[in-house]
Amino acid sequence: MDSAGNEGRVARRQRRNREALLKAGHEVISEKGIDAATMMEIAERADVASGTIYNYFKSKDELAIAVLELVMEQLARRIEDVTNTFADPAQVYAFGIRTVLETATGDMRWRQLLHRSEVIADAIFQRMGPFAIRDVQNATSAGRFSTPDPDLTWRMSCFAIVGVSLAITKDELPASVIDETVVRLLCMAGMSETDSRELASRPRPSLPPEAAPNWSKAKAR
Amino acid sequence: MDSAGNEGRVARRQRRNREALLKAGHEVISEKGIDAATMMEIAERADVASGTIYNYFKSKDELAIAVLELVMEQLARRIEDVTNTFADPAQVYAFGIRTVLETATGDMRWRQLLHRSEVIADAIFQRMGPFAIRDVQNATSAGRFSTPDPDLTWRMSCFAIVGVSLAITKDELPASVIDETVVRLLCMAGMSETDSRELASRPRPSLPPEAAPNWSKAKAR
DNA sequence: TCTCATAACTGAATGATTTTCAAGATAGAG
DNA sequence: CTCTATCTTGAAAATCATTCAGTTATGAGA
Repeated sequence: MDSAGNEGRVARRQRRNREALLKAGHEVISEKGIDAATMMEIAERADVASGTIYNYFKSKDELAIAVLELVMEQLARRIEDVTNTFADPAQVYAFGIRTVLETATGDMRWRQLLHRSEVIADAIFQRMGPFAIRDVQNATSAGRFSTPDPDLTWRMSCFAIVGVSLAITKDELPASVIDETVVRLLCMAGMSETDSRELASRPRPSLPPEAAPNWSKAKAR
Repeated sequence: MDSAGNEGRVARRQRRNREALLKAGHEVISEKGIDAATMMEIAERADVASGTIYNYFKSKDELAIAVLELVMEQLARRIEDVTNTFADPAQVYAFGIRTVLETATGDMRWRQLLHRSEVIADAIFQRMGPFAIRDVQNATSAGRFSTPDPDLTWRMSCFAIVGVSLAITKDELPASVIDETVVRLLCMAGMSETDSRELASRPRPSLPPEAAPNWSKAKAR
């Protein structure tokens, strides 16, 4: 193989296969949920043999995790594109958690993902963490939040968000609790009830439309 | 069959079977986790045929849910026994969430249960909810908390507790974060940072030892 | 006490899936 | 052009949850 930057046919095929598997995995998992998705169907849609999946992912769970992490990264990037003009870091954080809640409950493709809570919560924690934790730190420096452990606060928030989203999709709670959920999470980050409520009720810009997903960003596992 | 209060042999055997299944289910699930537990092993330990389980529980998941809900109810009762002398309802709540965190991370039998977060979080929510929500309401009336939706706050807390417990058992966080977790959950319930920290640091009585579990309290599903 | 209908129990068979692996391609270095 | 290392294939193995036809036990009525 060309030891210079040039990519051989094998490497090209591998990249194609990995991307096709992530795309197919996303489709099938979004339609049926992680548990009901079968490796056979994913393989067929990616146009590879079922055994080939295991050259790319150690198990079904790892494939699912890779898919969810990509989805999260893409949402994080869309949020970042809107919020990088906000002056108040607390507002960036509030916009982020609200957007995750609204996407998780509103986008049909997300609903199925919630049923394996620890997987989706972990993906949110890991992939949106760098942004979210930075925002919490900035907001704490600015005196808006007061939490000594932004990592812990963010981890708790991820699970709480998934829990509320799950309840909304199961119609155990109305979608209108999203407002109060944001308020409570701001309180958890150390903001006063009054400030939280004011911040949560500010007008918000809308999220830009979803770009065509780029499946090649997946990390090897 | 005796139509008076007297119980026939059939009813007696059914009660024995149900209890044996719950006990066996608890053992096996605690040792291996919900997913790795097999119906065969549970049936063997309960000394019934595998098919018999389905006379008592519609599916493996329902059996697991019944087991977890019983475990939660028993813990709730032990907490209640200690806290019913507390004067401050906020302190009752704080003691409850701390106890769940410590039990979930300290008791080896709990560690396996955390891996199906939505199941355990739901069991906590359902079975400890009556107590917890009452405490939050009392604390709000007493001016210690301020949350307009105790149900939502409790639901968020359950998922956050499971998330933190999971991270501790995976050694992603030290057990010492339990203190700060309690503080953050009190903030979420609407208490100020200062008050939360004071409340979380108060000395606590110890939980009474675990009584022999009573497997007959299970509800039919 | 005997008989019979009903309900519960049994465990082998079913069916659905993930994962493995031996055999067959394929690329690209020499 | 050849050879080897690597990837792909798809059939077979392995694992379970769940079903169900056949067996057994119970207790009401005669």
